[in-house]
Amino acid sequence: MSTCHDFLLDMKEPTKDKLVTAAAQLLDQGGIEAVTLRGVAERVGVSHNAPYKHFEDRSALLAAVAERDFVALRIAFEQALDRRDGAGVALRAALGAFIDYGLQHPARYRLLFSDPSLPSGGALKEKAFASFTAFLRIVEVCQREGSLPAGDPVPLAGLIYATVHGAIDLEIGGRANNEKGLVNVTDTLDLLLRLLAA
Amino acid sequence: MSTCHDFLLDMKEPTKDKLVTAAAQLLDQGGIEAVTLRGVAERVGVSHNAPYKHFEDRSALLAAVAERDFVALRIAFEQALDRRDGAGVALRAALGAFIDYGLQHPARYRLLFSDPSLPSGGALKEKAFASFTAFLRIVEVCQREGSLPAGDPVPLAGLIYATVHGAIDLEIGGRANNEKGLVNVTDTLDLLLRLLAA
DNA sequence: CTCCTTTGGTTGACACTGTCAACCTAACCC
DNA sequence: GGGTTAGGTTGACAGTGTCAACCAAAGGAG
Repeated sequence: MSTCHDFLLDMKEPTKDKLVTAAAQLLDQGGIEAVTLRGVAERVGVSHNAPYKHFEDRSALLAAVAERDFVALRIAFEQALDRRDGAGVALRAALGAFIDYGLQHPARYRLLFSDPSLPSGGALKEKAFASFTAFLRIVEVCQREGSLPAGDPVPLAGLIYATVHGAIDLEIGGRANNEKGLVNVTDTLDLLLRLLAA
Repeated sequence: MSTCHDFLLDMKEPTKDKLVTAAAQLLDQGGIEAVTLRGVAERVGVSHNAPYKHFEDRSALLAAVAERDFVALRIAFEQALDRRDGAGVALRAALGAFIDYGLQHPARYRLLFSDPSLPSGGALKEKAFASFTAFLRIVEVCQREGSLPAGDPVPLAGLIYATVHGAIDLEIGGRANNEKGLVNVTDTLDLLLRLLAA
């Protein structure tokens, strides 16, 4: 994670980056509906139309936020693997970071994975691809290490990724609950990994 | 029953229901951004403020759409189980219906599961709860039948539900892809069920 | 040095949106 | 009959994304 002050914006940062940062802050504090182009501009201290000098429209600004976070996600995955305490540990660390990010920044998380206004192609897709690929590599190393079953790594990585994403999304929205409370992300992941270890 | 056997009156749907239907149609054809209160009103043929006589605000109208679909989802789950070709078949039928619904109506699907503007409690939560409970019952019958491993059914149902939801959501958004294309919902589900059968 | 294009900013306007307030009208109950 | 109410209307308002026009400073080309 880069240095990210809560309300102070670095004076030397270019306006374009400040806009992205301000949008991310508004997203965190008020959800996607709170991210208004005029609000972002005001927070940065420029006129209401300045963002159009850097982004084609509102979607493009949001896409820039998502791109930044996808890059951060990829780096988190790569760093988890680089620590090399064993791939099994790396896998759990990577997924833990993923879950923490989702639960602590639900609006940003949903921007990345579930926002229909974002383009499904282009630079954003590339960065989403790179992030998933970094995760795929962890799975491959786990397979070589024997902590995950052998076979085509792609559907296996897809299964783990989909499960964790689905569990995070359900927990954020509170959409899968029973009498005893919410379906829990951590429990769900533990169950899956136990199945895969057997 | 309020109005008795007047099928002429039954033919004309009340405005409230027409508003919900119109909103669902706009959602299907133009996504969540196309669902404007004024557009819905115009489609139904009433003035731009008529919806406020039936719904507190835009969110409440969208919530009504989501509630209707959650009920339909629960009924689909219950019907899958009622057919009694064996619980294993019922499970696959239920999940197949779930997947078809998600892929054929992505905007509505995301309204149910991933829309931050909807209230996370109230009548909508109840209906989401009922839908998940209906799915849980299928899992329980599968366990009794031996087509799913024994144990607490709740985390097991949560795992399957989260996986399928996550895979649908990733496929809708195109957010988990590799060189060889998208991560596929059906493949992901098959892999999980194979793991659970072993 | 001058010119002139680019870059990043400004103000003002516009249509569209959700929402509020006020008004109307027909149906229903006492 | 008269009052209440459900359901509909029109009109207004603030906020939003976006477009057009203007403006200033930087910087390379001649």
